[in-house]
Amino acid sequence: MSSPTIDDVAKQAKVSIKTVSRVVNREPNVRKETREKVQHAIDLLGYTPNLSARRLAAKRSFLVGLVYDNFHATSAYVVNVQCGVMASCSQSGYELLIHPLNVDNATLINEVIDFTHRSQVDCLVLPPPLSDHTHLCNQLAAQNIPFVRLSPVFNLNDSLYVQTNDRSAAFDMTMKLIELGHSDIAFVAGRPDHYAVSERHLGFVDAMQSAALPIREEWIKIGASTFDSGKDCGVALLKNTPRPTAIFAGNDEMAAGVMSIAHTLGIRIPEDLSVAGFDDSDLARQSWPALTSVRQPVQAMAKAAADLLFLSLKTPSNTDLSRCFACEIILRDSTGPTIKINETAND
Amino acid sequence: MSSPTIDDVAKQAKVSIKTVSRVVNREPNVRKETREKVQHAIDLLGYTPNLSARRLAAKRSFLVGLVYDNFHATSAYVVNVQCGVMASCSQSGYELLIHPLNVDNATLINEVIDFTHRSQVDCLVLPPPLSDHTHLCNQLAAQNIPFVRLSPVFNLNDSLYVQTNDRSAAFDMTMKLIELGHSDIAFVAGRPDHYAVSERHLGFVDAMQSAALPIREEWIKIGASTFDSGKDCGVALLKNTPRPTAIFAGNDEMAAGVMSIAHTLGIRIPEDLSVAGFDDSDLARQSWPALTSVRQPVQAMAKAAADLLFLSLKTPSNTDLSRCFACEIILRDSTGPTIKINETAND
DNA sequence: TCCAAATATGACAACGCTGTCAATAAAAAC
DNA sequence: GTTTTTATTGACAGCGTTGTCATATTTGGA
Repeated sequence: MSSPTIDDVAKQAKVSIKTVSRVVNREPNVRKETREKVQHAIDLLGYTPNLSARRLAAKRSFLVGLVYDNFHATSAYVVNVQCGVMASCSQSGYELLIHPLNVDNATLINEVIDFTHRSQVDCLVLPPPLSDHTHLCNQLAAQNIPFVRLSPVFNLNDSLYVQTNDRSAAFDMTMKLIELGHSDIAFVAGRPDHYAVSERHLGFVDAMQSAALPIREEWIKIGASTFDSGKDCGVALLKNTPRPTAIFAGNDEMAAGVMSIAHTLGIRIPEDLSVAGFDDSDLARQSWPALTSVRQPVQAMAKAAADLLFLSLKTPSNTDLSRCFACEIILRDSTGPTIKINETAND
Repeated sequence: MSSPTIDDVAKQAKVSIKTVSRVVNREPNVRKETREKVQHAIDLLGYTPNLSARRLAAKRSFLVGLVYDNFHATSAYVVNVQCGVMASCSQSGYELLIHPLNVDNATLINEVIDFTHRSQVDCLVLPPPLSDHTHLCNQLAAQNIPFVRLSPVFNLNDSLYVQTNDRSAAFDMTMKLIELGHSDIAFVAGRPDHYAVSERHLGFVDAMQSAALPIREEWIKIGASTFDSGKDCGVALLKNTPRPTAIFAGNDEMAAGVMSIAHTLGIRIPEDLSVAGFDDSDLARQSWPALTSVRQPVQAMAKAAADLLFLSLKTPSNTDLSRCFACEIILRDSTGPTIKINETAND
C-alpha cells in the first residue's frame, strides 16, 4: 500500500535524497552514471513523488483549474476543452481540476477566487464566456493568479489568450452561401454576453456588405445559443413571407433548432432552405440533413492555451502571449444552391 | 498574494495552532467561546487551510478521481457524471480531478493505477464501461484504492455501486411500442463490452417474450453505440422488406442514426416507422422528430455514487453499499401507432 | 474543601519533499 | 604539479498542517 519515499530510493541508490530529487526533477548537474543509478532505483522500487509534499515544499500545486460555465456551454465543447487542456497537462506534469459553475450566478467571482484558493491551483484556464468577464479577469490579475483565456474578445493586451478567426470564418461561410446563389440570408445570433459568438454576427455583416446585399433587420434574430431558442428564431423567420432562402446560425444548436422548425413546416432542406451552423459539434453530423458548419479546432486551442500558460509560468519573461487558430468550413447536406420559391413543388 | 497560515490565525486568536486546527476540522473538546474566538480570527484573516500541508500531514488528499472513457462515451453523459460527482464533492469538501482515457488502450490498467498514485486521489469514481472492467476493479481492490462503480453489471457484491433498472426500463419501453400496436420491432444493441447497455437488450427480449412476439434474428443488430453505427444498422434494417415498424435502439445516438437513414430513404417517422432511444440525451430533444427515449437520472446517480464513496470512507463499517435509481420513459414525436405499410401514401 | 475524572489546550515531532548553501570531486588553466 | 574554476553531491532547514502525548483547567462528587 504505502508507496516508497524519496528516502527509500536514496538508500537504494546510495546517494542523498537531494540527488534523487534532482533526477526526478530533471535538474542539471547530475553525472550521467549517477542519474542512471538513481533512475534504476526509481524503476526498481516503482517510486512516484508525493505530490502533496512536493507542493508544500515547492509552493506550487502542479494543478490547473478549469472553470467553465456548465449551464450554457454545450457538453461537446466542454469535453473538448477538457481534453485539450488535459493533453497539455500530461506533457507538463500537471493535473487537471475542474470546476463547473453557472455564469449567471451572482457570486461568480467569489466562487472562482474561493475555488482557486481552496484548491491551490497554480493557474486557471478560462473558456468563454468567462474569458470575457472583465471583472473576473481583473480580480484574478489583481490577486496574481495566472490564467489563460480561450476565445476572448476584449482587453487582449492584458493577458494570455488563444483565439480563432470567428469573424472571418463567419465571413467566409456567408460568402459561401452567397456563392451558392443566396441573397436572402438571415442570421441567428447567440447570447449577447457571449462575445466570441457575437463576432460571428459581425463576420456575417461584413460579407453581406462586401457583396452589396441588403441586411433586413427582421432577418436578424437574437437567440440564446440553445436549441430551443433556435426553434423560436426559426418560427419567426420562416412563418412569414417572403422568407429567407438561407439561414446562418451562430452555433449548431440553434441551426438544429431552425432545421427542426423547417421540417415541421414542410420546408425542404436544402432545396427550399439552406441552413448553416457554427462549431461543427457532434450535433452537426448527427442532425438531418447533416449540417454545414464551421469547425473550430477547440481541442487544439485548449491545448495551446494550456501550453502557453505553462510556458509563461516557467519563463515569465516569455513574450509569446497568444495564438490564433484558423477555422475550417465543413460543407454538408444542409446547404445547396438557391431555387426560387415559386419553382418548388412541395407547398 | 500569500494566504494567511494557521500560525497567523493562532496568533490573532491567542491560542495554539493545534486549537485552530481543531476548530477548522470540527474536532470535539474545544470550549465554545474558544471556538468562537478562533472562528472570528479565521473570518477576519480570510484563512483557508493549505491543502498540500494538510494532505501531507493527514495522509489524505481530499481529491476524488473521475476516470472515464472519453472516446466512446457521449459528452453529455460525461458532463452529467462530472456535475453529479462535483455536487457531492462540494458538500464533502473534496475536489474533483478528472482523467479521460481510451478504454481500448492496452495500458488502461496501468494508466489508472499510475494516475491514482501520481495524483494521490483518495478514491475513484468509475463510470461504465470501466465499472465493469473486472480486471481493473480487482487491481484497485488489491491496492486498497476505494472506488465506486456507476451502472455496473458484474460482481455486485464486491464493491460500492449505483445502478439503474436498465433492463426493466427497456422492458417498459418495448411494451410501450407493443401497446402502440407494433409487433415487428427491431432492436439495435450497443457495444458488447458495455454491459449496462447490453442489459437493455435483455429487457427488450423479456418484453417480446412476455407478449409472445417472435424475435427475428435479422432484426437484432449490434452497433457500436455511435451515430454512424446506428446509420449502418438502420440501412441493414430498412433496406429489405418486410421491414420493422418500430426500431428500439440501445442509445440515442444510434437511434438518431436510424432516423437519419429513414429520412434519407423517405420513410416517415412516426407514420411509417417508430424509433425509440435510450438515455434521453440532448440529442433526443434536438433531433427531428424529437426522440422518444428513456431518461436515466445520470447526474443524481453520479452524486449518489460519490455520496456513497465519501460515506464509506468516513465510516468504513457502513453497510449501505448501493443504490438503484429508476428510469423514466419520455414519449416524444418519434413513436406512434402502427399503420400498415401498404396503407401509407409516401412511397 | 479537596481529589479524581473529564475536558480543554499546547509543545513538538512527524509528513516527504525542495531550496539554500556548503563541501567535495573533477576539469581546466597555469 | 599546483591552483583556479566548474561540475557534482550532500546536510539541513523549512513548507503548513495533523497526530501524539503531556500539561493545564474545569467539573463533579465525596
